[in-house]
Amino acid sequence: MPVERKAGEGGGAVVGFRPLYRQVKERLVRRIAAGEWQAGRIIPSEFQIAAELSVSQGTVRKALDEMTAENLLVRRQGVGTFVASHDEDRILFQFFKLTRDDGGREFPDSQVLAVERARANAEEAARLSLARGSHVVRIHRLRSLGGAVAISEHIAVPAARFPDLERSEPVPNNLYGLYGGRYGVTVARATESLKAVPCPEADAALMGIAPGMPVLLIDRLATDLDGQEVEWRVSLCRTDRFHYLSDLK
Amino acid sequence: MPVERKAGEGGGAVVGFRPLYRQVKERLVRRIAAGEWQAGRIIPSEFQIAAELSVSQGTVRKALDEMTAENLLVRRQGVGTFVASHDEDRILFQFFKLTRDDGGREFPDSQVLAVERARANAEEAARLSLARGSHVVRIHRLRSLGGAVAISEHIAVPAARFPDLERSEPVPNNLYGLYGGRYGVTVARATESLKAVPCPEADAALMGIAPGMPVLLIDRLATDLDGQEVEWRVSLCRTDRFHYLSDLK
DNA sequence: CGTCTTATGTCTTATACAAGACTAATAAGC
DNA sequence: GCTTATTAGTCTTGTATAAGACATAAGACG
Repeated sequence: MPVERKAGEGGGAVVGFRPLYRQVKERLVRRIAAGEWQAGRIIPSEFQIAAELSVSQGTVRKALDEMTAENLLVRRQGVGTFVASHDEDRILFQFFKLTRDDGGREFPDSQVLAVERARANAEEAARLSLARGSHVVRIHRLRSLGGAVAISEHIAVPAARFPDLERSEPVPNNLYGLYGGRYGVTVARATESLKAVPCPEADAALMGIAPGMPVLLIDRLATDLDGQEVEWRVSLCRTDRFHYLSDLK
Repeated sequence: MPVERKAGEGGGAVVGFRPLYRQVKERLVRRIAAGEWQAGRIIPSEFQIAAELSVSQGTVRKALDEMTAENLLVRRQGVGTFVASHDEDRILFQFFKLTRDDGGREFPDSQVLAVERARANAEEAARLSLARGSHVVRIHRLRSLGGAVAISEHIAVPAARFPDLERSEPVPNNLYGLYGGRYGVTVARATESLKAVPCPEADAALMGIAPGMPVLLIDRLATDLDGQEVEWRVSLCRTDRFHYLSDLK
């Protein structure tokens, strides 16, 4: 592997230097981002990658270690290393924090109310870093937990990255799985901002609660491997029988 | 180091086996938990620990790697490895998730309203795993962000682990720093459960908002290195100008 | 159909060397 | 003689590599 070397020892600042294993990691991440290695598929063995890049297996392993820690890869001893896929179990653990008060964790059901393609409004364009006049696909759906409607959710994604998403019938329950499987878009991170607000009338009617009742507003911005914004999602959640679980460690 | 060996190869399940570096890690964690290594202090070098336990430096390093990833240690190349202390910066990053809407992150001021020692009620005893009749110390305080009161907070800790806490004057702003520095209790993890609720009259008056206004209720249970419950904290937060930030990755 | 062998992964441990940081001795300048 | 800058030494963590142990699955074989 063509290694980035440090600047001459004479005194130059070594600004561009990164350890070898990070250079390896970056190249491997790029392969996933480019779709060369697809979600759920196995990747070459540590020795194969090491030989290809002319580094030792231990160096590759350290790169894979970090990627595994970031939930990008899944390893199975004796079998191989796989690109993590957004299956329901992973979503439930990593991205879905609303839980029944009795503690049972489950993947919510979805009932899609509307799907449309339209020009992004100012707020959508700002949050998704879109140019003026770009299109988005909007999805509005209700989500149920343990049989009861718990969430009213508005989603916006850039239409350019998800062609014909508005015509996909039916819209699957697990959206991130669709993003990865059909469009090769990997949701790597998300930032959620939470507030307590009075429930608007429209959503209250849909969720079967009194208007003005306090609900949890979750504003989520999801980004892909390159840090590009991929999805903006605003969820209104009942918290009379549910709660948002956050582990600090 | 007396290594745990695997069961005979004849076919027994290798239930008790753990890798060497995890055995090392566990021993080192125990030293911190026992107060042998105190918060903020430097620990012996990797080679010293390796020699003492009769393992290689790389094995010690792997144990320290994991402990660093868990925010238990802080490393400084060329200097040494230190036991992480609960200074304000770390708290802000790890345990304090409420942020001003304009994005500025800061450590909140505190105004203590009441401190008392009393027998634990049923709920406190349950949450803190205390025996019937045990005592707790209760603290009620207001916390301000950017000059405005943002949080009304009720805290309960086992009196047995924090003797004379109710007589400590004044109660410091950074409680976890006090737990570690004066009582040798390290808060390692915390679980927060969030709900949107109408603000009770008493707290509304204290925070200067209308009663019944939606506020964020944060129910936090903090545990030490051994998983023992250390503190139960219920915070009511205004979210009209603040929000709870949660990074999913 | 069950058991053993073998091939091929990842996992663990060990070792060597590089890079950063502090200390103290040393030399230059006033 | 005192101060200050430099430099060598040494101790620390960081990086890279190699070799053997362990886990798994598939095929050979009875």
